[in-house]
Amino acid sequence: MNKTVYIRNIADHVGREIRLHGWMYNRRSSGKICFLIVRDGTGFIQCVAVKKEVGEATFDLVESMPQESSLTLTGIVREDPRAPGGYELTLTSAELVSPAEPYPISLKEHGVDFLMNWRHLWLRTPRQHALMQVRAEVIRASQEFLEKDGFIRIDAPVLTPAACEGTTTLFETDYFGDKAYLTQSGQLYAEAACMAFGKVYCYGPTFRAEKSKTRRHLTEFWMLEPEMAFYDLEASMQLQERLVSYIVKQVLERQRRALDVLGRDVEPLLEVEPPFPRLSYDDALQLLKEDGFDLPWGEDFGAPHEAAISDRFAKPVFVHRYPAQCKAFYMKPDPSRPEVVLCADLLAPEGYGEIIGGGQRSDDLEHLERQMAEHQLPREAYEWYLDLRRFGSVPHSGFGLGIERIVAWVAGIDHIREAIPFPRTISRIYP
RNA sequence: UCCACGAUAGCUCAACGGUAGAGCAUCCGGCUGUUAACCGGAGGGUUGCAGGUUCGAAUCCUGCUCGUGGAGCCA
Repeated sequence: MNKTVYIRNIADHVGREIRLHGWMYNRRSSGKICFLIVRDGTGFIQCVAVKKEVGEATFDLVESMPQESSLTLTGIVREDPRAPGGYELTLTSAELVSPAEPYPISLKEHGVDFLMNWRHLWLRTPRQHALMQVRAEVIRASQEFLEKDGFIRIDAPVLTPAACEGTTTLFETDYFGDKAYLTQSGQLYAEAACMAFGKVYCYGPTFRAEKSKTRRHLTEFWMLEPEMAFYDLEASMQLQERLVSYIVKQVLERQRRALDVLGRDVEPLLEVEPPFPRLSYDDALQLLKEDGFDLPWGEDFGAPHEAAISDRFAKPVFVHRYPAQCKAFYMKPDPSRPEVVLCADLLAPEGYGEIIGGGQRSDDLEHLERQMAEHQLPREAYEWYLDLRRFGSVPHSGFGLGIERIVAWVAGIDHIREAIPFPRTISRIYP
């Protein structure tokens, strides 16, 4: 009796006749023998049709079927070093589920814009398939780590009455006659939740209406935002290095094949384990001076500066205690040096830049009120946030981890738009 | 928003002032172990849009549109 099998498990069925459902990815034909590369979502396998064995009708069918036609195949699994992947299916029969129209994506080179127009089909190719596996693993591993560490997932709303950070641009939408905005960050809500649950995280899409045109920016991206009551900056950084190391380790362990498909050199990833180097803003400034960047104290770092800093280290590196003027209103000033705040960015190695931004939050009502006045934030929209300081305020910290950025780094790709299934950028909202 | 670059066949590109081409894809034919298979043949173009210079413009100039890379902003 035939059994329907997934390609992922094909090695368990050597010598047996099995059934396979999938799509035809590619074909090489030679008159009386025809090789199909078939994919089923779990992998790719070469199938061999020999004319005199499958019969003329079946042979003609597989030989003329357009690329990406869907089909059901039966055949005998064989181990064969000539087959890509090491296993192949010698066909005994083939049935067309649905023929494809002429397929727009050939196996040759294409430009990114063309491929993005066909993103819904591009996702079927091995490279994009591998990337999405890495993405799924990053998400799975990060949530797994936090759950094991006693965190509870408490999600933040996507529709919000006001800016989280005030400075950046918001997508505005109509809310029954009022204005509402797509969230820029779930942090403020995670702060409320951590006062209820201790250690929480939210995970969801965030939106920035900035006209960024770089390989590190999307207008819609996914962010993991843990928030911890009674954590100071150092405790938060320790959590971050454990989290990032765990994510990298799990991808290496469970998605090694995907990394191979992507051609990722795994050597640099093997070094990622706690502790990560820590550099104060002041130290970083000094280090930049040695590299020929003469920045005045108080100036924020730009992309070239971050690259110069991370180039000095094999592991991700924390840069902490920035001048208060560079950072958001909710950052807590360092009690021993009020001109800097207790924040930290985590810069990925190999030039990938910032993957985490975070810090200790201001827990002092008066300080926050002054900050909000200075940043000219609408007080009414934030009353609930100030309440968190009125009803049992505690020291607490949190951070935001950019999913696409860490995926791009771990996968070793050069643009984050490929790290999300359907990217949204300044020039793209289709498909 | 600023800077740089680009737009020619379905795709990737060539032609750089003088008849618009190749590879792949598509269609037809051949081939019993292919590996982005290969071999032969066919169809396929208002050279992004508008104007200008010139005997002649894909090619030079101006404007526009769209895209790509980078900056700023940040995850």
